[in-house]
Amino acid sequence: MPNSPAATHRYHHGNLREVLIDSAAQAIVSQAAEELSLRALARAAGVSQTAPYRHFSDRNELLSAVSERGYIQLIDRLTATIAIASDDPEHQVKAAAQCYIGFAIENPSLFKLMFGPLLQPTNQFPTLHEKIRACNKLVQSMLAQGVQSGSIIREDLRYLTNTAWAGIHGLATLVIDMPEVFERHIDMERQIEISVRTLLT
Amino acid sequence: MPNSPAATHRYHHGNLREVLIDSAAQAIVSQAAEELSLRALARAAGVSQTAPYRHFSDRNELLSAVSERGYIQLIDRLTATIAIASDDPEHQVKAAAQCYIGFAIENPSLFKLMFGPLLQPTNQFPTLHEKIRACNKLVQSMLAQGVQSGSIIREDLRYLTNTAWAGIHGLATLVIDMPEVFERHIDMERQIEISVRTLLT
DNA sequence: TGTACATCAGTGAACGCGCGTTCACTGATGTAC
DNA sequence: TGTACATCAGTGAACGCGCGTTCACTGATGTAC
Repeated sequence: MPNSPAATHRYHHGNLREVLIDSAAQAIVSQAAEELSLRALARAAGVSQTAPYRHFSDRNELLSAVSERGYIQLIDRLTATIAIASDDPEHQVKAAAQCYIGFAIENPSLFKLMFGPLLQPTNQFPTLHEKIRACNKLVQSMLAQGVQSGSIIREDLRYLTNTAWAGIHGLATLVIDMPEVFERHIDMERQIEISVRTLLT
Repeated sequence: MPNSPAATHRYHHGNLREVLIDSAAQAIVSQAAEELSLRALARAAGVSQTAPYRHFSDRNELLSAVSERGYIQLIDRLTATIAIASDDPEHQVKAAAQCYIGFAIENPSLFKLMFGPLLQPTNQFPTLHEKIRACNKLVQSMLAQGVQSGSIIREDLRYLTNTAWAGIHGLATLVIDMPEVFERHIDMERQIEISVRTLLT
């Protein structure tokens, strides 16, 4: 009986690394990343509290894997969203902004882990760094297209895309951190529409 | 000798509440608010670890006092900055944005405490709530003036000021949380100028 | 095909830490008469 | 002006907690011959 309950308690777990990341990703839905503990995650995986150290050199290395997975997810979603949207750059940016802000609302702690200071400086986690750069490139180039659809001095392009990114990122941040203060009587979809129109000049 | 060293160790501290807030405000310069501990602050004040409970019912109540003080400071700075700036609304907004972002850069942890989720829901701290509302009102009304200097449908005003606030807040957030990713080769003053011009349409 | 051995991925006990908070207490202060 | 007493603002010991990490270890797995 290879899959009887008893048989599932093998000495070698076989997939612990992935399970720990899964487990952390699930836990971060309802907790801040700072509150996750290796011990709790080990418990959840049904494994001794020191087992995680076979796969991660320390707590932050596990968190960086979680962040990385978050970036992969966000990149996927953004890519898909942009692909589906019409060719109109403003429409694309609006859809992407909704995607970005929606991601933040659904996964506030993960969003903060990804864009927060905990895992800085990033160069300690090369594969995470890669994903961050890829995500950035994607966001910047999409915004650049949107911005360029207006009539713009080229030299300012970087500053204009930063403006747009910060505008969208600021919305996400305010909504998840200060919902009481910021969200009152606001139709978020309308807010995004107006913001994007403004940001693209 | 009322001010000999020995005499300064009075049983009754006399000013403990304020000293604890001072001490926390100083500590938060180099630590996240979540990392501040009541015990450490008590130690810094030269007082037993339970003495703070005479003045604050718990940790968060002390932190709310720190946040409150931050708001007072930010409001003061913004008010002064706006008063000094010329009458041109765009110029005013630009100066205020520099002030806001400068505050965040100088006091990142305090900024996050003030605009972060730790002290939400705010209604547990009425005096803090007051300051938050005052700050908001100030920011919104200044931005509204700036936005109105363009030609705008009145109904959208709230959304447009939100757009502007989020744009500025997003810059502040990205700069303090992801300096490596965001700040490379950027002249922040120029960035602010361009952002403000864009945000005011 | 069988066996010796290296390596891998777990275990469990322990170290050392700091924290928030409660409790019963006491020294200092201020006030009513 | 002196005194009794209430109240205020401290103290120090203790509870109970969970954490990250290290250590020496062992059971399971895979590979070379």
